[in-house]
Amino acid sequence: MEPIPADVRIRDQLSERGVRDTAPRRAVVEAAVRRRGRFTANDIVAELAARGIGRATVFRTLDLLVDLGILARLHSDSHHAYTVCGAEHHHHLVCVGCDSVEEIVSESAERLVHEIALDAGFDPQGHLLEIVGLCQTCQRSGAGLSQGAD
Amino acid sequence: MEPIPADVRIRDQLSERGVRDTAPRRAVVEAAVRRRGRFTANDIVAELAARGIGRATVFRTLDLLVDLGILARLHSDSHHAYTVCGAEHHHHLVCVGCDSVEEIVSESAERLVHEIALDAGFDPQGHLLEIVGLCQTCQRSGAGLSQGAD
DNA sequence: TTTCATGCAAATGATTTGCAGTGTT
DNA sequence: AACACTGCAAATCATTTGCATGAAA
Repeated sequence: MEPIPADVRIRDQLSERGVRDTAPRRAVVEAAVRRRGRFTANDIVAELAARGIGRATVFRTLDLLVDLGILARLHSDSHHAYTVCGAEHHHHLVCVGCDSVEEIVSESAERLVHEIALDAGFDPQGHLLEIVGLCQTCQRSGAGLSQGAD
Repeated sequence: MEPIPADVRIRDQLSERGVRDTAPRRAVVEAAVRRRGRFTANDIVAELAARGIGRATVFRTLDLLVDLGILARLHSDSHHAYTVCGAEHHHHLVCVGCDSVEEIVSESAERLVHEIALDAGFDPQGHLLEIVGLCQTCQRSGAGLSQGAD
């Protein structure tokens, strides 16, 4: 159902929004897509600096992608990280072993969040759920802590 | 069930852990407890600078309190904020109108998180749930956006 | 051509660290 | 007295901004 490569799909989304198609932006998108799990702005900066792409451009593009819902910012760690997202609202399972991030869509989570909020008289506008732990692979390999990403 | 003032309770927790009881630390704890909702390290730094307490001490103490589980770090904003915690694992309702933070303990949330994780073959070690929206008071006063904290 | 995006470098803001002096135990 | 804790100022680290140049529409 998704034979379209992620970076092409994203380029479409960008042009739909009237965002200019430039080489540096394409580079950032490709670098982001290439990384399977979480990554930091700095990871991308470091990678693209060699190709003459500046810090500011990376940060600006990352912000743009988050605004467009193409990337999500992850918060559970001390510093920001990003991950590529699908279209629906969803949550993240972040593996502490290999830094991979799995997206999950859970209708019951949405329902529960609303229920909890309403119980407290709260008008819920948004929410954030991140689960950190070990993915199946890392459980098997007995990775207690992060060692090598990817 | 809780006639003991929070700052005294915290002082006990500190001494149990063999942490020295010093005036600056007490000042940080008191300042943190006095603030009902979320606050940033800088808020405390600014408040205590007048009394000659240094940035570094504030940051070090805040870290310490987080380590001891006395404060929680909130992540959903771009920068870190803190809030005083009870003992149990819980989640936060963060009001975008007045910056207040309400703690909620939800057994069903815990269950659901585990269920979601296990479904995905994940071994869940921790999780983060923050709901942002409008608290009851701000709903009434029609505060669409933040204006005055406290 | 007009406008938007880029790279650079400097500015900002938050947090951390080194160190010598100070207070707690 | 020993050693942890503190304040200060400088160091770091991440992110942002101003601005002149370059590329996309």
